Amino acid sequence: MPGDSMPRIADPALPERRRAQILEAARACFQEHGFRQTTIEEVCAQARISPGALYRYFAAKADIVAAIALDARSDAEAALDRLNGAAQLIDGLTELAHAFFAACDNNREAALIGDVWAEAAHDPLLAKALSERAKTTTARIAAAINHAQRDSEIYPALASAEAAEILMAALDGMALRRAIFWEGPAELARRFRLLALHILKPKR
Amino acid sequence: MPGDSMPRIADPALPERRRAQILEAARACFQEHGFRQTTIEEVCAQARISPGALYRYFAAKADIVAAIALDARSDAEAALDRLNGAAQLIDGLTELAHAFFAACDNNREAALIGDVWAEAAHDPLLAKALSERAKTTTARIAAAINHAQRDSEIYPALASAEAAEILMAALDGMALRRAIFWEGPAELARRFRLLALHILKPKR
DNA sequence: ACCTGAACACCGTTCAAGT
DNA sequence: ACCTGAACACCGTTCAAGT
Repeated sequence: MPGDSMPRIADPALPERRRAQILEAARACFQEHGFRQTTIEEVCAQARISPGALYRYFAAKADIVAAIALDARSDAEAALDRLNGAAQLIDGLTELAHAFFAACDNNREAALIGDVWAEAAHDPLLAKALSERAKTTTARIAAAINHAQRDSEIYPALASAEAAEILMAALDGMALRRAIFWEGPAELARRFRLLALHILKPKR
Repeated sequence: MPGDSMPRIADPALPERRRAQILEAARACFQEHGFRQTTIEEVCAQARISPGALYRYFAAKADIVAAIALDARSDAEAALDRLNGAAQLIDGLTELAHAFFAACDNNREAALIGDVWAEAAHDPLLAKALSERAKTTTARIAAAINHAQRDSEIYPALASAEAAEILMAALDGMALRRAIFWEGPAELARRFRLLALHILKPKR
């Protein structure tokens, strides 16, 4: 009906904007002091919003780390895309690993990794989401391995799915250890390359 | 001086007993509900002790997980001892991995792993302690690899220290993923064996 | 010397009240 | 429809008082 009532929604884009605003503030705080040590009040101050408003967009503090964890898509996706184009599979994988390790370089984003795993261990929904993402990633890497095998760039020594799973597990393990033992991304990338070489046995 | 005064220490073994009592109770609680979700009050109830008494033996809740993490020595040490005796290095490593994965089988000890890493990322003392232990473990595995190389059981394809680091990182990564993605210990041990085979290239 | 348990401080979450 | 900020509930930690 024309000339009906007041607008039902003031700004349809607002909710998404608020969520982004909160996530950015939270990411900054968490990286600085860690998930547990950061208080909701600090996040609110950083985001210039009140607690009441924050809880309008996130049901709990844990949901905020979960959202951050799932947001780390973009970089990883981009690196995976480059992988499909890489003539040299090993080089592509090494670059992927290096990007992964370097992402948590100067800032303390590495510390967040542990928090996210810890959270996931007690939050089935986050666990499920991470699991899905891991499955996708592994599948894409397996596909790249298959591709390289068809081009006879590497020996078909191992089922590609299995090789991909092993590589991803090692990547996660190295990233975690990086957060605690403070090894450099370059050193870790070199080590990952060594691993990939031995698992995938490239010809020449 | 004889017939001096009251005994200065009622029972010299008491402190250690109390610590053990608290750690056992805490371990049970943490495995059941996770570190964060467990309250000090619950640990106290389980240990049949008051909060005040607990804080006489641990300065903070975080110190309790730290102690638990560092207590996981015994099993690992035993497995490492068996490793030095293993004629077949690969078999020994696989057994080590299987023991590691199976330790957190039915119970939810796996969930604790994430908590410990998260804690370590923000607790330099725990990080240091874990780092020391990792260094020792890696050195022992590297020694076992050297030994097997001298017996020409495996090809000297890779510096033993580097191979050991890669294997340990993968082990940690697989254990973590196990806590979230619920893969079986047997499957993971099989995958780890595959990895070890490719990294260490045994002869025959 | 060791313990108890009430009290304190802090922080995640809610909700009545505003616009 | 969206926000504020005071209030609530919960839990880690402390401490005065007991034995």
